[in-house]
Amino acid sequence: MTQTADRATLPEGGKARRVYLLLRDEIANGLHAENATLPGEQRMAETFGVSRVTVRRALDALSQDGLIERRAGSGTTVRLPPAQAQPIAADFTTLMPQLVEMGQSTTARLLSFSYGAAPDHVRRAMGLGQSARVQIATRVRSAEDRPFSHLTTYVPADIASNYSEGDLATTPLYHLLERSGVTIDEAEQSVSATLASPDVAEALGVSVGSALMSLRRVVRDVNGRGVEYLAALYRPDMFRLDMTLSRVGEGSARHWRPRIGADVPEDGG
Amino acid sequence: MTQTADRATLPEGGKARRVYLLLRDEIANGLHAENATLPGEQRMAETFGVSRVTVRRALDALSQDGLIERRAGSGTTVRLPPAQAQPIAADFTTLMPQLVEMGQSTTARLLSFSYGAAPDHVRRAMGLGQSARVQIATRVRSAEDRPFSHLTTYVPADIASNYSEGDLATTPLYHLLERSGVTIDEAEQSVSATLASPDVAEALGVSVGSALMSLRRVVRDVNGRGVEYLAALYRPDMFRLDMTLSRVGEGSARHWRPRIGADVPEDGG
DNA sequence: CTAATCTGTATTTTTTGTAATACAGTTATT
DNA sequence: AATAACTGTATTACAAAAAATACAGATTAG
Repeated sequence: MTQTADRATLPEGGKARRVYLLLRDEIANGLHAENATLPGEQRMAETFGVSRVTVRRALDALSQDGLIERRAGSGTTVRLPPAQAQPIAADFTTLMPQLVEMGQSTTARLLSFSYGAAPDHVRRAMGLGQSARVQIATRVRSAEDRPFSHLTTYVPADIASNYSEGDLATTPLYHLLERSGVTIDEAEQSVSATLASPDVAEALGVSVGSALMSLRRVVRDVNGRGVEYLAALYRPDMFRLDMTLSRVGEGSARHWRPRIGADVPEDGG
Repeated sequence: MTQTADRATLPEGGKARRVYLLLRDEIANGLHAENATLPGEQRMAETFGVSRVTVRRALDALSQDGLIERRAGSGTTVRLPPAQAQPIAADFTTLMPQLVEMGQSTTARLLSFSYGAAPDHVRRAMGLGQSARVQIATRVRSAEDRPFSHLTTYVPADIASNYSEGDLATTPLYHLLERSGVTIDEAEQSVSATLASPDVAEALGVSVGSALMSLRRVVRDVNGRGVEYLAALYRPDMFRLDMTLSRVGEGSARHWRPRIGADVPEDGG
């Protein structure tokens, strides 16, 4: 999960590609230390449940990516690429991506924009009525022209009508909402993981079937009304949710408390 | 992502299975509302880049799982299974899974246990010396006999020697550490996503190549010394990280602050 | 030196996926 | 009621991918 794009030339949905993705993931996650020798091709073929030829094709691709080095007789060793791009870190406690630290800036591209009925699960989560109309916007956010997140937001139509399509590209959504007279009170969010479907995969420049981090967030106003529903997908190699906790209290009351991050500009991505 | 195990009888690494996993994921994530009709088989074949026969095989499996209902002429509709098990929710701010609420209890099974040299990235993260020896334990945690997390912990050998292998099964690790004279000060954690490798997939009862949530945590004592490194993998259909934030402050200083969860017993899983 | 283990290469066989075609059920339109 | 345009169903012949097998060259451990 290190390369900007999947430059391997393996058949899109084939087994070799699947093995390639798994191995690349393992290497990126530090499961195989640098300069460590991987298990032999025969061994790998058994663990992955494929033939040696298939493993071999995957290794060919990894080798081409510069992630491994193979020497006949001695084996295959892991070689981390010289310039591994650091993933963008977002502070889970403040919803703020730490972009300034790395001198990075992000741009958003609008994929689709429409008004319509809210999907069932969105309605339920936001506490909207059966026939509630919402603005649905899908954007892809990139850092240095490398896309890292796929965002779909649902905003009740009456609120969304207070800002323009152009505002979305320039101003953080929370500012737009608060400018629209909404008093934001709280947000519930939950993180999980999912597979990249064809459309998302294309938008994010990853292989279909690769792992993505998913985040759902419901933002409510002081009346408990849902004012925004966010369904976000992130490339795990380019984005991370971080959090620091402190151990406080004494004796049996000792427990964890989140440490609030430093102040950095807000951002919706 | 609803079934306990992948009961589909599709060739393990085949394309049909890949499509099956993707569609199941989409349905589980609410991307297709209940009773919504899916795109036609021909259409799906195009979006997934496979033949219609392959899509058909995937749909056969979904149908067998009871996730969809097909009617010639009208199309294929989504049917959520009657008893969808609620995922376990863990509070990210307190590191406490909310198990009590749902009357659930977890059990841990030890997969491997050893002492040895720490892998490179673990050493770096914990700030240990080149030749530091650590205790490495891999456990699978289950709720009601359904495995949901795969945990690997690294603890410096001198600390780990203060408790027994049996203690690990019964007592939360933080209590063991603090009983060993360690004063825990802070923890850094980060969340991401990854693919299920064959060994993890087997332990968690999922398909190889399905999406997993991954969590890395480094726990430090008051001297900044790493006392625990946790690499955890979670089934996204059975586990979720939740967090509630409050919007506080006035004007331009308005920002988010995490809301601390209710008090529930601690747990390492 | 020898044996074991590794990657590299080539060939054949088997499995899997694809494409094409015809058919049948449903729905909306004419 | 007929029809057109969708849907899923089924079977076929064909192409592509993967598996199985065998063996050659490189390297390391004993």
